[in-house]
Amino acid sequence: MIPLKRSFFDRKTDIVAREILGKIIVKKENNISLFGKIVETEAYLGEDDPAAHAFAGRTKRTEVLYGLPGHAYVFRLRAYYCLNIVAESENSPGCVLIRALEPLEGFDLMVKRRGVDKKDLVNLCNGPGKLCQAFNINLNHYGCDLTNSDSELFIIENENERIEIITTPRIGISKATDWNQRYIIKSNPYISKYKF
DNA sequence: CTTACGATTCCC
DNA sequence: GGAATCGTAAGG
Repeated sequence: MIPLKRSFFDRKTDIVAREILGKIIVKKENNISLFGKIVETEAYLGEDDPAAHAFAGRTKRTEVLYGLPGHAYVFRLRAYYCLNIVAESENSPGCVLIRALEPLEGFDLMVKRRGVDKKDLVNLCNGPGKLCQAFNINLNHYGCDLTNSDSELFIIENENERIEIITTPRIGISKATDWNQRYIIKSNPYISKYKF
């Protein structure tokens, strides 16, 4: 399992948000690992993006956004957590929100943590808060290096898969609602919800 | 210290 | 439609 290189994330945020679709998130647990394919993302473009946390500038919470790309930016939202990946070079605080995963391995643990029916696989990771609950991602993973296979959390390549990508406005925000910075894999049943 | 506020989810 | 829920940031 070779993780994606840091150079993959050292590009424009919207490019990273698009290119990371189809890649696989790995979460190492005590005895097993959880796997999930990234099927939906959103790009938050930095200090000039009214909807981005970095719009308010550098704070303790957004500090990691200003560091090297390829690290995890996790934040608390209401009763849940959200996972982002830092993009662009140092001092350029763009990030990609992971909004949905297609569960690949570790179903039992995900079902248990989410408290859903055993057959309801669609509802395990089809939302930014849901996937963090299923994968048990929290503030302990703030700053985690996702390009290092020794990390508890990292991202690997997914060979030879042809995917079609759709862009839509971002979801659940009140500013810059007309920016098409949401990226989803067309016809994938594990995305959160359509909104055009 | 106090207050306001969410890149959400679930239930009515 | 409305509530749960808690870390963060800003202001006194």
